[in-house]
Amino acid sequence: MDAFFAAAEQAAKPSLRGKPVVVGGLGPRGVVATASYEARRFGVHSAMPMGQARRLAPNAAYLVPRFAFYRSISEQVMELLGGLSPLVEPLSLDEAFVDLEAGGVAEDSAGARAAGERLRVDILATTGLTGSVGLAGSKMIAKIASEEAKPDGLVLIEPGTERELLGPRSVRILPGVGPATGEHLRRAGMTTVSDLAEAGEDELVRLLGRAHGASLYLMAQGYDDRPVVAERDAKSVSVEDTFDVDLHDRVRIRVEVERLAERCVGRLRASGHSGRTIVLKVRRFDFSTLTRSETLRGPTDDPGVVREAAGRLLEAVDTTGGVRLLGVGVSGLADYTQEDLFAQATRAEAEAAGSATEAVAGPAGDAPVPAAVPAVEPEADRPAERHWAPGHDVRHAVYGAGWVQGSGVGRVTVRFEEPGSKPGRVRTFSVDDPDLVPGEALPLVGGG
DNA sequence: TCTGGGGTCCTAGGACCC
DNA sequence: TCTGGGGTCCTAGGACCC
Repeated sequence: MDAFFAAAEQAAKPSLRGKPVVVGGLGPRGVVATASYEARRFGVHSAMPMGQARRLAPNAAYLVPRFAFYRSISEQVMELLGGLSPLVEPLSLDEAFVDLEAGGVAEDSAGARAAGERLRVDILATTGLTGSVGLAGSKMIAKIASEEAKPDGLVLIEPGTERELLGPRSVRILPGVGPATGEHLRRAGMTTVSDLAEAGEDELVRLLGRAHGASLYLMAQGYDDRPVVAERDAKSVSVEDTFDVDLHDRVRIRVEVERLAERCVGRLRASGHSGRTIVLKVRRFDFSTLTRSETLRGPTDDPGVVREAAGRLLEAVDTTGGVRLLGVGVSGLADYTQEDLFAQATRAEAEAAGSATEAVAGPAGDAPVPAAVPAVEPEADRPAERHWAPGHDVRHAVYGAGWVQGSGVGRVTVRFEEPGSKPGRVRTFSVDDPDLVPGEALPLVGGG
């Protein structure tokens, strides 16, 4: 999908069509998730700090991402892909590999092209959004083709022409070559793909390590035989928060870690997993980042056990100077939620000892968590969970469907329009106006 | 207003085991 | 009696991707 999040917002909000739109975190430490093509012309791009984006494109619309909305569009697109082949490998909400051969819809290049064009038409008709198609004999080349096709296009790379096409291009077009590897190769005098092919496998392995060197050598020759894999098991689940202001208070840090542990377990359970390794992530004031992990004797999906483990890991981390980000993850996932015998045993022990708390001893037999919880938590450094977030749908008793254009000093500004309407007009209300309630995303196509 | 959040894969060292 | 050769697991960090 082309500039997916931004394009979805433009489709939902007629007044934004043809205008620069930036979707991303709106807090003081936000970054750009997606910039519309109009915004890209100002130099705004993904992963750019929001402050920088605002300097480059002060008149763009700045919106918070609405994942549930994007997911519903994504599901429609993935369903269309499923109609082409049973082998569909989603890479993200807006991108997937499809094995057309396995679907029997493309006997040759002409057939593949026809299927691709049909797909683009179907995507537009179903979602109201444009997508681009790259067609080739391997995943790597198809991906490169789709990049070339954007926006709103189709590129087919004929099998056999890969090498000549890749040769003069920068090493950075190869998947797996990022800033660090690119720089590494440049210092070794290699800037183009054909430089890599000429260097030979041994040289690349020496430079980049066994796995990376070998795969890069193959890719440099346009060779990639990785299959399209439909269902791959999740290997980890994690949550993290960057705080608007660095955290210094140890007790507050502890509380946040425990909250994250509980959120993480919520996601873990929702996915039908349990896990054995608990990971704590800490990004300090200076952006230095460390992880500490602990592997339990068996998998768990018990919030108490994960909370305790994360808390234990935190105790060994120096947070002097302040903490910018905290995260909790679980890996070593079991396919299904197993009985957590260990947690049950310790709970039974605690009950036998007459404990009324849900404290659970860790593998090392540590003391239970201190019960200290701060009475008040300052609002200022909580991650953004603003009530009237820019871009979110609302409904007004009199004016109908609209979306939040902005809010502040007790007021919220709403633009009343919906996907099928003409650009609407703006009205301002008090943030606690009883006629104004959160609304639901409306379908982009057909009004059904 | 300088750096999000959710992932994957790889490497390397040490412990441990046979 | 100055030092083997695997293999696996765990931990930590780094690169990369969307």
